[in-house]
Amino acid sequence: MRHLTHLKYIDVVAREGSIRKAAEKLNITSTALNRRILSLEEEVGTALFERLSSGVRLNTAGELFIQHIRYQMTDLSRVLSQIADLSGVRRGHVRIHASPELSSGFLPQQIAAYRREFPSVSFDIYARKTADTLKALREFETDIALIFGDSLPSDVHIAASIEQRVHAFMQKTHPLARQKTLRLQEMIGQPVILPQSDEGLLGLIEAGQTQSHLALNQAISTDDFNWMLNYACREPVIGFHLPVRLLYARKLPDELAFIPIDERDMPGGLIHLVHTKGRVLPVAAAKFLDQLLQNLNQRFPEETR
Amino acid sequence: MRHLTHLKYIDVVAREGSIRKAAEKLNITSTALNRRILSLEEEVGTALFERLSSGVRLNTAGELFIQHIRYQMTDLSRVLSQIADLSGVRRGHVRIHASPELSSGFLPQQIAAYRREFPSVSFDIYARKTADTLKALREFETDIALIFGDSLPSDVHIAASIEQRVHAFMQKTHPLARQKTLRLQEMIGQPVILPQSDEGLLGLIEAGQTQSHLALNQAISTDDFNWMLNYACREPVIGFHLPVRLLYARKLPDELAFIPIDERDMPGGLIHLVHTKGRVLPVAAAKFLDQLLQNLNQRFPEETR
DNA sequence: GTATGGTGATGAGTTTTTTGCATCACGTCT
DNA sequence: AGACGTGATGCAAAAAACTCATCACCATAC
Repeated sequence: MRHLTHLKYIDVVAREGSIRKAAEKLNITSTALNRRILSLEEEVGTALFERLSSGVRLNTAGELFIQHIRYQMTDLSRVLSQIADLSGVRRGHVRIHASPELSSGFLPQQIAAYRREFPSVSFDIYARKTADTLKALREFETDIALIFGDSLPSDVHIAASIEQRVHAFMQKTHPLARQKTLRLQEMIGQPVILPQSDEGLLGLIEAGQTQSHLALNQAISTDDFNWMLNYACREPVIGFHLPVRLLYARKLPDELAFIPIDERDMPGGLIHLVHTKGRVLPVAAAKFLDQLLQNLNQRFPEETR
Repeated sequence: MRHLTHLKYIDVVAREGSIRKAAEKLNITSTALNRRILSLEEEVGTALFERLSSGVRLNTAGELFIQHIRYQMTDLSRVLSQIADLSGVRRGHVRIHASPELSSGFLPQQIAAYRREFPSVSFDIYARKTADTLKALREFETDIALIFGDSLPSDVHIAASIEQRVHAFMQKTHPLARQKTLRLQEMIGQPVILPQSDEGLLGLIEAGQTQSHLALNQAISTDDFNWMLNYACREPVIGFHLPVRLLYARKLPDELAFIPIDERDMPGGLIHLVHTKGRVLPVAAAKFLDQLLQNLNQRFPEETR
């Protein structure tokens, strides 16, 4: 797309914060790029960038303008995707942002199923922190996002939300392993193994401790969920995880028992399936989202383990 | 705007249905324009126009694409308007589509008030039939529209709706002139004067007649509302009009009585203040809409005459 | 039938725009 | 003070866009 390329240039400059760096990335000379910017600013009638000694930075007008450009680019790709879909063959590209813990398991399985039907659709999966995911949504860099947490900004559209209760796991021989639910109180004194960077899960566990004025006895912390599972098979520690719906479709060890924690002690978390509000998704992304929603509903009744 | 100009070309070709005519309108040669279209189609990967012996016509892909282009153009003008507003002076242009009977009276008065505060904002008022107004909304050719009728397509956003009861008017000495409300039955046999092309009002009157299986005794029909008023001062006929809120802010003759028609006999009409759904209005248009809404609310309690 | 007037497509040459190189002017950090 | 980074600018070359003349095609009119 010709004229779009020109706008893409501006976008890259804004991201790089330097005309020369952007020019290098785009394989053109900085002079050409500089001229582009100058002539654009002349057309708009205002400067869009502040000139600093270290490079350039968008000013307020530039922020407004770049937002427009980004929207325009994604909207064009949506239109092209719709046009391609007219000819019967579904082509396209779907970009998904999600926290690392949300992007494994269910998602790859769904993507594989989708690609079995439409092999010409490609996917980009970005495992990012929530803040970056929200930024990506705002800057039209993603089509679909999975976000953990209950407070979402108002500029995202929630296609679906899945509630997640925190579950504890331990060896089946563990004294607490036979209960239907667990109170936080009962775990006091027991060694626990905690996740590290898992924003969502760790946040819920901390919220639970704060709420009930109890402190868990942290023995080990790791950012590798499989490691937690393996370790729990060897020592009678208590671990935590969120239900498998989106997260882990793989087999869990038979030696372990998974028990939900009582609602009174630990708040439930929500996983939101979202996209940018007020924008129409490309065909491929929209259809994939449909499939996700459908399969989520189908799987809902049974699986809460 | 440079790259936008190129897209504008496509838009004109689509409207004219002929490359040569469009080229003439744009003061370029048809060859250049033709090359533009060909190269664009190559970029998109599909033909956007059907070639007929009489010219060109958009195909399905073209329809999708032109929609995108039009949105893009209006969105850019919105952004430029926002950027201009950053500097303090409000500049801009507001386009309003409305039926002729809705565009007189209240509207000019509001525009005058707005322009007193922001003289650099210009206005275009298009008096069009409802169907054309809806088309203009869909093709992003208007910012704000006033539409009469209860069934609106789902792609417009209703900012406000004002209910309009049909009123009859007649000389104050007329036998029916003292009543609080009028039944259609009571008018049978009386000569009435009807509007002609006034879609909204005439539609309601006809709906009323159909609904109550009564036929009015039409003496005169005219498309000039003032003429109706004048004539009614001379002969004891019954005329019809809609309340003055948006329509006629001017003085009505003292010799005439205005009486609402009973709800059971004639449905109420709605005037909708709308704009295209899912698009952000330019600053000037948004602020003008604000003013309209505010003044409508202020005027609401008193004036129902 | 064929002539005429309309349409869009195409090749060659010209004009306009864009790009690249070398260089300047200005800040910042060492 | 020197080295290095930044964006801006004059001038020549390259690229893109435009114009003119012409073709092929299709309707309609005569």
